[in-house]
Amino acid sequence: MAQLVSRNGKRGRGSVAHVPSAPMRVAMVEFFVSLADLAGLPKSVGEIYGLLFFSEKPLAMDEIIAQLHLSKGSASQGLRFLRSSQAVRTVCQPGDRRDFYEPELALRRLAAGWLKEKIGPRLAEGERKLGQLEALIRKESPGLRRMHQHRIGRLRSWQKAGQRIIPFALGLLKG
Amino acid sequence: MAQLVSRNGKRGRGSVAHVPSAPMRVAMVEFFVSLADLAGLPKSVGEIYGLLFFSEKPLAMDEIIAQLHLSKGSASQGLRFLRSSQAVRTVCQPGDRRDFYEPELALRRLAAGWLKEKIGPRLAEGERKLGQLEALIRKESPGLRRMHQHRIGRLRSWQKAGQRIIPFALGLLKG
DNA sequence: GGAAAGGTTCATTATGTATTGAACAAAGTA
DNA sequence: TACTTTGTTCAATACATAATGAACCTTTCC
Repeated sequence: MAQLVSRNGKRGRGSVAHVPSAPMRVAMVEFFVSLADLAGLPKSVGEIYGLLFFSEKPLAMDEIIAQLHLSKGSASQGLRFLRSSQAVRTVCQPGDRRDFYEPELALRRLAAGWLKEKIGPRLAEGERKLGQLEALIRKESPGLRRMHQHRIGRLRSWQKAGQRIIPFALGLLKG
Repeated sequence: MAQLVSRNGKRGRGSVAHVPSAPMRVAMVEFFVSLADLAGLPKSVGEIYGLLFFSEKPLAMDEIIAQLHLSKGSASQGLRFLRSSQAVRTVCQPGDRRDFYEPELALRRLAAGWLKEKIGPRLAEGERKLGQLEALIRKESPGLRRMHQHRIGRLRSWQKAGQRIIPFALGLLKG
């Protein structure tokens, strides 16, 4: 427990020099929470990433838990997700058993992962379903078939548009 | 009630010539359900739009309810939403009090509405929050401030990238 | 070995959102 | 006017997903 005190600089003279002010922390966490929400990710994931993004130095899980008031389970799972998405990196610190986390600042890679994991499968699924529809159409009466072909054509052009957006978006983030 | 029979051609010789086959209906509804899910809209909205998209002729609410097995409430609210997004149009039919619905096929307009309503506000909100963060940063110690400025710079470039995607996406759908 | 810290798992609980259906309003119809 | 059809509203319910926290490994340290 003496260790607990020396391990991280949080104690002593009540100094918290390297910790952003409370309103700052709130604002930055909020920012990423709304981003997470947009991306369809759990709030806790946004909170954790937000906290790390503005933290001067890597944080350990127990520090994250303390600052965000979340449960061990949420923190563990949230970090697992962020790790698997390569949104955070694990770093070691000499003389400390804990894992410390650092945000991946090159958000491009992060976005690429998100697009690939979340959007890519959707597009593939859409493709598959369009194929299904086209197969079914062939068995229809000529009148119906004509109309359905036309409408499916519309969907096809959408599908293509969607597919072109991905590389474009990635290009934007490169600059 | 004699009216009920003559009103729509569903009765008589068990003919259902203008109604797509059941597997077709399933496939098309599924397609739009997954699209709705992607867009963060309720499943029922996707179902309704999907049904209309492949229907040869406009459908009334009670027909939609019958084919999709959903409640009056869901149908009413779903149609209200689709109307407000201009994803469907209301059409009248002589000698029938009911409102009939037709899909808006120019999906571009639909997407434009979605981007404007769902994505636009997010970007605006992000802008606001970034401003907030920048204001808070100025009160920080020089060391922290430098780092935060750098990181916020990253977010700014993201924000810009996001804003540029909208017109690009709309352009794609135009062609 | 025993104790404690660090971390994960997962059944339970909480929370937010969609759906339901009954009550209600409006507008014909007889 | 009484009755039916059409459609909306909204409180109650169902459902899906996230958060919780206790039980449980694993590793380190004495």
